[in-house]
Amino acid sequence: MVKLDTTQRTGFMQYWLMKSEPDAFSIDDLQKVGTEPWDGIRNYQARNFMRDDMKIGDLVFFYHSSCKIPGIVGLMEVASESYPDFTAFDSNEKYFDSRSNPEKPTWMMVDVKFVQKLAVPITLQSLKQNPKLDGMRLLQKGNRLSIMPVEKVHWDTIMDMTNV
DNA sequence: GCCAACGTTGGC
DNA sequence: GCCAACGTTGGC
Repeated sequence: MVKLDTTQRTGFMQYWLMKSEPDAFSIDDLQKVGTEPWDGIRNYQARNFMRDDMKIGDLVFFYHSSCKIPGIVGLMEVASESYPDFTAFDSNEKYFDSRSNPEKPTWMMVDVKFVQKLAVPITLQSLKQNPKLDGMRLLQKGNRLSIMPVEKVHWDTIMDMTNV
């Protein structure tokens, strides 16, 4: 695999991590479709990150959670401004929320675009074992946020771990 | 399947 | 506004 040099990107950008259960939506699913709305977020903190802070071009770690080997499995980028999560409006949808409506949407989302699948996933276990990642939000006890910012120093450390 | 940790709800 | 009860997340 050719290592992606994310330091070559220009302009101000932020780094993120987004979790998904691979049974529901995996890095392979994203690779197939290319771009996908990140729907179903029903947590205010996570929504606020998408609504207020994400910018097109921001880079994102794709993290597989609640599975056999949790960890970072790929890279993607933010591909849209935030817009209403329409799955909240449909009573047939799993993440229907009667409080949200098109006139006054409660829940927002962004589109994400596939960038790269890692040849070897970076497991949660290996993240925990890297002392340079002490203090990373993902690794903090009790953290359940499914969308969170990643500090540049942590991003760079993890990108270095993708060297095979 | 278990359970710790957290966010949300709703009675008061 | 407090806080107990409940539901969910997510590692193990």
